[in-house]
Amino acid sequence: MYQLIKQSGTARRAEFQTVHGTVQTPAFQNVATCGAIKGALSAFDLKDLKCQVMLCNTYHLHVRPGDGLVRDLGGLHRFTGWSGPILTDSGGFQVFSLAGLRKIKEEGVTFHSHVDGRVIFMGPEESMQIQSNLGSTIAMAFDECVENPAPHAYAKEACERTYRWLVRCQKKMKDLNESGRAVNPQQLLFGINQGCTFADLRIEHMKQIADLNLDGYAIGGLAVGEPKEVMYEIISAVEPYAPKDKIRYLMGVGTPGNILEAVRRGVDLFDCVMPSRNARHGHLFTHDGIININNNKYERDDSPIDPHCGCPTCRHFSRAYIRHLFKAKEMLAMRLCVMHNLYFYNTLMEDIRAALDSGTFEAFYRANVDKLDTRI
RNA sequence: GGGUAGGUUCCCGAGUGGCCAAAGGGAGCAGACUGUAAAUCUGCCGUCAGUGACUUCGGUGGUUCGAAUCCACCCCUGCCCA
Repeated sequence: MYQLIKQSGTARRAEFQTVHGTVQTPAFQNVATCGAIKGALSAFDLKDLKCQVMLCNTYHLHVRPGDGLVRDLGGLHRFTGWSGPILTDSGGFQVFSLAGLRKIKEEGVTFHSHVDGRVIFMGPEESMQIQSNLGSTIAMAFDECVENPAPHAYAKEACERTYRWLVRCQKKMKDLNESGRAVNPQQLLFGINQGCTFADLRIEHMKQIADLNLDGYAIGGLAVGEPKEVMYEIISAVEPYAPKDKIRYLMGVGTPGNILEAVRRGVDLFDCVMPSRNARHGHLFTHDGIININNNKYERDDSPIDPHCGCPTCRHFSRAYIRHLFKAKEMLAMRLCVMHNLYFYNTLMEDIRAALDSGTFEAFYRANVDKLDTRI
């Protein structure tokens, strides 16, 4: 259940209540595709990083270890040790990212597993069944993410198919929740808006799915090749048609600057692999901009990654030490950096919420929007 | 002392007359990364100058139109025998 607390223009400060706890929004979900944050972080670590929601992937967990196994072992919460809200992405994005290994039809998509090559069929019903077995707090609809730029005709076709799939997802999820066998019978379902960079398709699609009275509304298919200005325009175009009383989730986005822009345009929820993946490569976010800790200039730098950061890494270790750990290929390097970047993202959201609470969001926006994504 | 295998650009290591500034690693330097096929990928990596020029393959001489590659001697290292 979504409860609006305060608004600043289209930006929203709210709470989202689930069976696994309340999420303060705007919020950033921490990505644990295979049930763990890459970089050797456990659910236990997430508590120290101000994480509110963990995100796992339907396709990846279906392939390995298998959703039946997770169900038999009590569901994802018990399996991973994370007791807070978990959102499972539907596997729709893998339709996009595993291009070349798949074939799309009306019933669903045939994949070749990236692990062992075996043929996997996944459609709306299969995705819902898997997510039900995983027992996540929130299930995502099975959609088709189309690469930008795409021809209008194909975008329309994919968009219409995604709508038909969504209707099937909703029916299947209702059946599963009422079956008496679900790991989490109160599992929520979010729909996903598509339509590439075509405002007409986006708006039409959002109007359609808004009528389905889903638990939340996602905007998918952005930040997949189009300029960021185009992404912002699409968010602004579609926002008026997204239900006001439901949470809105911009999938897979993005940089700190992207997030700030999207919050300002009315988005409540985010997720992105960027903080964790980039951290593993030494690319770190700070309040002054972005640094690459591998750079020679940090060889003798005794200061923390970010002097304004309170994360465990910044409280205890220097840039010089962390650079050394990377050069020495110690896995601690990745772990410390992933911790820092996730803490940075999670506290950025906390700062955004505080600014909204105190009515100073516009000032916060202006002071940070350019600085955050700049390399220093 | 005798025999034998070698000494290649920061390191390891290919190359055995021209296609060699010299394969391939590593190190180093820089870049990319947006619902994670990513502990990944890309670029640079002798020196200058934008096609090219110049200095390199233990040392010194030599053979040759041309040598990291062939010859002579010398220096150094590993292994074996005394």
